[in-house]
Amino acid sequence: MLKFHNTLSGRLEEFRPMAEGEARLYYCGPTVWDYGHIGNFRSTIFTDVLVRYLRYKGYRVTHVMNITDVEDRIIALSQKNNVTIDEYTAKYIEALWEDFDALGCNRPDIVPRATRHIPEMVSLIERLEARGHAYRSDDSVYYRISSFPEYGKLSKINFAGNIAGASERVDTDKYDKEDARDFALWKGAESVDEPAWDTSLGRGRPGWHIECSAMSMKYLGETFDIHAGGIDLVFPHHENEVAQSEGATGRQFARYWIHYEHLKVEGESMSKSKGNFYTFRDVTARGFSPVAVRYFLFSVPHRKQLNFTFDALRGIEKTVNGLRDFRSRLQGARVEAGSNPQLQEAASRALREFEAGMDDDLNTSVALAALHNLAREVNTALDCHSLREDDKRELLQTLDRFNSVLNIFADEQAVMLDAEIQSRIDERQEARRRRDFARADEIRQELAERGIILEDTKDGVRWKRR
RNA sequence: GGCGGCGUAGCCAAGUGGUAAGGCAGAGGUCUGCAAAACCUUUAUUCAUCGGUUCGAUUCCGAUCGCCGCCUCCA
Repeated sequence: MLKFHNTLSGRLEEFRPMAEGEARLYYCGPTVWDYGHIGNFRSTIFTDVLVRYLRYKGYRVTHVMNITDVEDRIIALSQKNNVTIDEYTAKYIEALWEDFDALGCNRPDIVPRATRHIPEMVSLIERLEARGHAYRSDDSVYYRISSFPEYGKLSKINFAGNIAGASERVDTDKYDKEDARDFALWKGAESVDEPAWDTSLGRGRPGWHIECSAMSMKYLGETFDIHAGGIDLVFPHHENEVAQSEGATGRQFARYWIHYEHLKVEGESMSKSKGNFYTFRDVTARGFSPVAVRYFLFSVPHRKQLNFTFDALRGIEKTVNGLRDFRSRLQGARVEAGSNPQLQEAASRALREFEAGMDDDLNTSVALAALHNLAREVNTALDCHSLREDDKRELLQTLDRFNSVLNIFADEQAVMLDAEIQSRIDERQEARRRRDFARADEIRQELAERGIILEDTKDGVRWKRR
């Protein structure tokens, strides 16, 4: 039974989708201008794992991920560079997909962009106006928070308790608002710089929160199952989405809210000023593999802060290699016909433990422990030759099941060795038979330089790339 | 000032009212021409500190110290 911690209720809840066997999910994805840092990718990877696990459980999933491209910062930067928003964001979006693929994330089913949904936002704002949740001030439109008594139910924010200093900072808008908490739905052209859109609301551009309400409801319906995003988005972004969507429709918006905890770096909060703000590309430039980054970022349950250290990442690199070696050793094992009940049991137990962990609010730590325990048991069996044909098939299928969610085993298909390389291996074996170890080591060294690592085993020579 | 989270071995960490998962590193061993890989054994009488509740607490409560976050753009 799959359970999630729902931010809305603050409790662990069984996942019951609206439509049987179907899960509709919206992920508040990265902003384009600064998407690449590793903490951001933790959210993205966890969303990927979540979607994969839902599919593993048999749900048909619709995964919508937005790309925010109407945002003050983007607009300012594109103006500074004297290009259009699209021209400015194109290279970032391209880079985003490169990293996305490198990290083994399945691309979302739908990736709406704010710049393509201005009419949807405008009509949503008009619905809010019609229901009395919005008002105009000068040429802008604001949300009237006093008209939505449930405001604050997601973030549990207590406005009364906030200090004066905080509310002073809230109330910085130049134009008249009825209440300091009210936020902009539409910013009129007089109050913002170009670019702006000509709409029935006048010339201007949308506020920061309306895009997610408009786009999620367009693609997933007015009420949908899961809304995910980084914990920092709870307030005000997600709280405002609730107010906008439920204000306009009078219905519940998202039913389960999942928020991913942030990262610490070397025990400190990650920030540019501290100089510990790493992008995924910074990390791979230091020689770390994308799969290790993926594994590391999801290895701690999503509601826990993970302390990102390069020391730990070095360890993960070995962990991932060990797992990969284990799989290829199993794949290449020569076994006799038959089956070993102990291993059959080990395989099904591992799967049970994996699912029990994942079902519990995606406890990836528990799920990974199940995989490691299985690997140890099977390696032992491999050492003492108690593995049989049926077990091998069963175990490889089990690993595929794990991998359909975790995606940590590279798809290194049984690559045929070049005839040349194979002949080098044969030559080395011949040298070893002659006990000409100097020659044997020489050949091994040559192959190593070409990225082929040889391992001598009882059953002959095993090799792997890199 | 308000709200929330965390503090578990050298490191990354899971977890639970009933006696500490997993990974990395370390030590010893098996195997081995050497290496590599793998396996076996071993590594926290103890879960920040101090009190309290309990037959029993790392797990619940209170206090203290330390760290992180939100309340303002932010994954």
